[in-house]
Amino acid sequence: MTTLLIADDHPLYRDALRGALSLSLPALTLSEAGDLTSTVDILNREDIDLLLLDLHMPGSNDLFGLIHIRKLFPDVPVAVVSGTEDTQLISKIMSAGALGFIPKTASSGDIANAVQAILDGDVWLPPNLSDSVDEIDEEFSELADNVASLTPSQYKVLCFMRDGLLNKQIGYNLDIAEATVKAHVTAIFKKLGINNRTQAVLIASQLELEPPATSDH
Amino acid sequence: MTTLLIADDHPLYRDALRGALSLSLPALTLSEAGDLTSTVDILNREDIDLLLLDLHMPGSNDLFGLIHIRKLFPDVPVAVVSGTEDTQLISKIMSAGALGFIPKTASSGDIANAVQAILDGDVWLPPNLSDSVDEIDEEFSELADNVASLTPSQYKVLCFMRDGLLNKQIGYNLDIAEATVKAHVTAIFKKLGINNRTQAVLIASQLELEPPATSDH
DNA sequence: CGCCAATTACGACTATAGTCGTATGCGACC
DNA sequence: GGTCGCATACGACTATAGTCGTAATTGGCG
Repeated sequence: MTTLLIADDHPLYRDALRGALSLSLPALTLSEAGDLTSTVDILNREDIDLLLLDLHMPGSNDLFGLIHIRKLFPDVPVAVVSGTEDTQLISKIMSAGALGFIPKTASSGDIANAVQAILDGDVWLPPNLSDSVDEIDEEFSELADNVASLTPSQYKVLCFMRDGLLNKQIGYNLDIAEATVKAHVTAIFKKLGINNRTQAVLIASQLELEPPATSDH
Repeated sequence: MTTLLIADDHPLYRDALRGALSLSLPALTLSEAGDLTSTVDILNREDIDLLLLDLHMPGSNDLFGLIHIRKLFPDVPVAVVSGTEDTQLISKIMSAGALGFIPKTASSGDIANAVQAILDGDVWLPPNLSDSVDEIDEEFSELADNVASLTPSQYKVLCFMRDGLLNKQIGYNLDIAEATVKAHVTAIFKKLGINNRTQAVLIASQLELEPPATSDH
C-alpha cells in the first residue's frame, strides 16, 4: 500500500488532485496538509511514499521550504506542483532535489502518469518542457546544498535576515542574545561562502520567488 | 518622419524586428543599440519617437534600466520587448512606465500593429494577456517612482550595493570618499522609505530579474 | 560511563554601517 | 549679480555588523 501526502494551501486544488489520482491509481492512501508546519508533522508521524508539494504554501518560503523538507526527510520523494511555466525556475526546483514537476494545468491523466513514474523511481517532467529543463543547474544545486547544511537556528536567522531585520530584532524574536545571533550570522557566511549580510540576503531572496511586498492572488 | 530606436543585445533579433517593421511601416527611420549606454547616447543625440527596449541588455539591469530611461527621457515612449510570459512581471513593466509590451513570440503583423498603436498614443498589450494585466500594480508603481527620484550618484551607489559591495569598495569604484558613499546611502534610504541596507538590496533585487549568478543564454 | 563532535550560547573586541552638520559647486530664476 | 534649491562632497560621531575565543549542552558511540 502506497501513501501520498498532498501539501497545498488551496483546499479546492487538494480535492481536484485527490480526484485525479483516485480515478487512475485507486490503491492509494492520501493525507493532506495546508501549510509547511503540518506537512512536516505528518511526515514525522506517517510513512509517506511520495509528497506532492505546492511551493506557495504558508510558511514554505518557496524553494526554501523544498530545501528544508529535502534536508529533514531525504528519503521521501518529492514532486513539486506549481503554476509556473518558467523553465529556469523549474530547473532550480529540480536542482533543489525534486524528483518531478507537475504543472497545475496538467490533465488528470498526466498527473497520474507523473505520480506513477516517480513512485517507480523515475524523474518526471512535463513532456513539452523536458527538452529545456533536462540539465540541472550545477551552481544552484551547490547553493541548495549549502543552504541545506544550515542548522535549524541558522536557518531561522537567515529567514529573519531576508526580511530586513537587525540582529537585535532577530535576537528578540528568537529569545537569544544579540551576540548569539551574530555568531549564527558568521556561521551562515562561512557555509554559504560569503562575507557580509548583503550577499546572504541576495541568496535568500533567490530562494523566495514571490516578492514579499506583492500579494499572490 | 518617425524614428524608431531598437535596443536589443541580439543582432539577429534586431534584424528580425527591422524586417517585421519595414514591411508594414515603410515610412520609418531605424536606429539600433546593443547596450544601455549606447541607447542613452542615441536618445541624447537623436530625436526618437519610440524606443523598443529589450530588458536583458548588458548594463540594463532589467527593470532598473527601464526606470532609468523613463527618468532620463520621460517624453520618449517605450515599448518593452521580452520573452517572458509572466503576467506579474508584465504588470510591473507597465507600472514602471512602459506604454506597451511586445512578446518575442509575436508575429510581425502584431509587432507592426503594436508599434503603430503606441505611436498613435495608445497602450498596447498582447491580446491574450490584456485581461490579466489591465490593472497596474500601485505598490510597485510607487516603488518605481521612488527609484526614479534617485540622483545619478545615488543610482550608481544602489547598483553597487545590490552587488554586495562594502561602502569602502563603492567609494573606490566611484573615486569618492567612503563618507560620501555613506551620505548617498542615507539619502537612498530616505527616498525609498527604508532604514537599512538589507531592505535596499531587497528592493533592488526585485528590479533585477535575472539572478546575478545565473547566465542568461 | 567517558569521549568526541556538533550545536547553541555569550562577551569582548574590531570593522563597517549609518546619522548629522556643514561646505562647495552649479543651474534656475528673478 | 544675487540667492535659492539641489546635488555632491567630506569629517566626526554613534549604532550596528561581524570576528574571535570560550563555555555549556546535547547526542552519538566505543
